[in-house]
Amino acid sequence: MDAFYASVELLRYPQLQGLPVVIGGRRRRDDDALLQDHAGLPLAEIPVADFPLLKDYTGRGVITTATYAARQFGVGSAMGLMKAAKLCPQAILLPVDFDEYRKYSRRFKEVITEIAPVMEDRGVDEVYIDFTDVPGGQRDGGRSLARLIQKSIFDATGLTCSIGVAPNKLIAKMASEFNKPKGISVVLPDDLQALIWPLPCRKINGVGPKTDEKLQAHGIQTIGELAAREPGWLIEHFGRSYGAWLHEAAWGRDERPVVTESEPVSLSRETTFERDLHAVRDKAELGAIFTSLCERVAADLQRKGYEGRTIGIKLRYDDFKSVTRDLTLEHYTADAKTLRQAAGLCLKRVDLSRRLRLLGVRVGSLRRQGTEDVAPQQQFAPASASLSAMDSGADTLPLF
DNA sequence: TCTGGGGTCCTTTTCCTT
DNA sequence: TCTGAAGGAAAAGGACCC
Repeated sequence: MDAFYASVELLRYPQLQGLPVVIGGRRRRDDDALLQDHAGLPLAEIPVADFPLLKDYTGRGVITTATYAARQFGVGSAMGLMKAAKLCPQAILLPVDFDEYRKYSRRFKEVITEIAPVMEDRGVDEVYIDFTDVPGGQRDGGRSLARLIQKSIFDATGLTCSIGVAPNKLIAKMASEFNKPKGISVVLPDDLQALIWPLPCRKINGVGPKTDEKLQAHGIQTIGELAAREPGWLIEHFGRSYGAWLHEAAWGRDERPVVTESEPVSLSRETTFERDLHAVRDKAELGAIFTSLCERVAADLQRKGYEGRTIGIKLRYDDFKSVTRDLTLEHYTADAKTLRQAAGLCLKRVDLSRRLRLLGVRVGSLRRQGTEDVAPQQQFAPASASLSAMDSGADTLPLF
């Protein structure tokens, strides 16, 4: 099976590439007005001069993406804005505009499915495509079809993209990074040693900073060095499942199909406060945020037509340590008050003496709304909590 | 001056019941 | 009544990705 992996550089405005531009940060008051002024303008034509400089930004937030000109200064995705401002104070700071990105995301995916219908959605700016059955898909090793897709996306959106073509998703994803920002790379099975093995392990989709650090501690830097290790050794050090997977990945083996449809597993909303808050001192403010998160999750559920029965909270303390608590109800719900009540019970099980920087509300065990109310299979008496039963006690005042 | 928000998947721990 | 094993479900945490 041959797979395309197409990575679309949705956030990297082509016309801005010569300028140091950083996108990210928390939404500020002026941002909505500025974005409103430019509503309807193609991303690339937004007059950047209207936006502030990175050095004038105060507050929390990270970089979502940056132009290549900005990256020259060492700034990049996920970096704190205050740190980035030290490295590149003259960069222009654009606010994130997810509504706009979603529009472009839909458009470029429509363009692709018209050409190659077997497409897996991997987020706002990336997809996998199985072009095995696309007419002409095999011509020139897939380059013809890749070029057609690139051109069609550019014509429809003005955005450029990189495409990797390979026998499976794992290699296609790596190949798509060979020729950024708008290249096409074809990797054949025989290219494994020459093109893949010299790369650092971190380039494998699924090897993150933790695993990479551990691999390096064992003297493994490149994918080739990883491939040279015995599967048994990898399993011993990285676990049965992950160790075996590492070995397969290093040898370029990946059997995962391109998945065109999937159901959501959970749905959540979370927010980082502008300043750390305390459960007692900032009780009113926290309470309002908490309720609003529950209402937003409920609205999301209803809008998308789902309901769930595992309600959870997440909080992050001022030292950046996170904890989660959750609670499974007997019945599915998409109701804000019910969520709020269950989440409130979860809150009682965490340490609230320390200052908080983030609060989140999550609903899991989703099913489509309107599904017949068949109780989840339960061999024994339900271990899950009954809201009404817990509610009967005196200790039920919401904490916030 | 640190470090967003929305997800998925996996492993380990805990709890419950027989 | 206590004890312990076994196994499932739920809870908690962590790694990773876009």
